Amino acid sequence: MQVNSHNESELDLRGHAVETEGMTIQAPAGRENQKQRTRTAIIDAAREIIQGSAEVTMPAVAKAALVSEATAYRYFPDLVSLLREAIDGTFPSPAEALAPVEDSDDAVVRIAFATERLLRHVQTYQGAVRAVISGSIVRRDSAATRPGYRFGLIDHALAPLDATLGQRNPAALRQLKRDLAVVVSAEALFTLTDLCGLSPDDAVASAVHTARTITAAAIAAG
Amino acid sequence: MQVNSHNESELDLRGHAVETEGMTIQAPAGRENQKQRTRTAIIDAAREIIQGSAEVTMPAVAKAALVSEATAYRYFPDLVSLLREAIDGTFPSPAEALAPVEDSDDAVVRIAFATERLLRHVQTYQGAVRAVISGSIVRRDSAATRPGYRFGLIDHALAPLDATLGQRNPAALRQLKRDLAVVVSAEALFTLTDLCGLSPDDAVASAVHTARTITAAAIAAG
DNA sequence: CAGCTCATGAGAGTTCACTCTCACGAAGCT
DNA sequence: AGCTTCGTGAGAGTGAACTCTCATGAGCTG
Repeated sequence: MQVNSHNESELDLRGHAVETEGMTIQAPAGRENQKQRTRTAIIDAAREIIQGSAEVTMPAVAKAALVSEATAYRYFPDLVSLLREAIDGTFPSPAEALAPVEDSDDAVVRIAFATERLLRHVQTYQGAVRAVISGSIVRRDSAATRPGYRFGLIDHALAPLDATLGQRNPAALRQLKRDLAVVVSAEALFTLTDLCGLSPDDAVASAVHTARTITAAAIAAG
Repeated sequence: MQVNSHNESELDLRGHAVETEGMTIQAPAGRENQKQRTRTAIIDAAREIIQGSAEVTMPAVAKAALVSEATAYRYFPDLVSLLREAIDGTFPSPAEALAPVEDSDDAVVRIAFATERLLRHVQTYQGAVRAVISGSIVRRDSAATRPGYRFGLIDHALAPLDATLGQRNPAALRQLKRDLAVVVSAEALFTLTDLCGLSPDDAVASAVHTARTITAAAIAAG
């Protein structure tokens, strides 16, 4: 995957006039296309660097994207926002991610799969995820809300419970989701590898075990 | 507990010769005392700033401690190390922290108490803890191992299980401790407040619930 | 074609985390 | 008392995260 987004030729940056309802309306012209391409180039460059396990800095991304640092900051308020978007683009949707277990109604099986999936993905993009967490954890003032990809996954994995536990005891289901938000997370992975000294595989296995336990307990108690 | 350690007067900085086994041996002299005092002053200043909820920077700490920034870096390799020590000093020992439940043999009760205790403490020193996590999560190369105060607490809280679950199924006990390491943590607190949008009280309550669930499940299964 | 708009680049400036060097001066030694 | 040791301060330097300003030039408009 190249750094510059050359899937469109240079010609595309010129605007085209479009006839609509008898009025001549300017289609998103060169300026818009240009902005789109610049933005894409920056994100692509960031993603490139992320995968290369090198340290991600704004100067490095800007240089790789062939834009000035000032321009990069025009499109993203800070490094964390940029990384967040770059990472987000690599995640499949919850439905896609959980496709292999879509036939199962067993919430425990589904959540185990979701946990493994998320943590392995985090592991792959470790450097960038660490940078995002590092930045988000100190400055929660500006709308630097973390993406919260985990929530979509958890909701989707627990969908079978909506009709059962969710009906009988909605508060319990909500609590279960909160419980899982702590475990099905990058923070959990890093806690297990960095502090507990586990190998990545062992860390994932441990988190999966925890997620299963919590879910099973909630179902049993619910 | 006071911030500055003025329990020793200025006079103590002069060294004293001590008679030992007929030989005149230099006691830790002025140089050593001086170093001790400098180190203490830096940590005290850091603790002062930590409690003031202001942002903790090395220049600020150095200024407050009345030393140059260079000196601060001579005593602590980086800001994170300094903050870690400053925070550590505010934690009671696990035995002290869990004194109110020392008579209980119920691991669930004990772990619930420990969780609440830790998370409330973290909440108090939020700024510093966030800074430490932020720093540790990106650079785990240098001996920047996190203090791991949680492990002592968890071990102590689960002590009653050593004779029961620990005998029957040591692997299960080890797994339980790993499970809890993820939940009884500053990271869990910040996940619940920052991402789930819970109030500090609700976040603590949620984590306590999770810890209880996990522990109870391990005991029941063990 | 002339003119205005606006994305971009260049570069200076600020703050902080560090690092390194040099010189001062007090503490300790003989 | 004189010499040495060494804790410390001062200050320069690097690199990164941002912020701001100004000039350029390409693109659209009349």
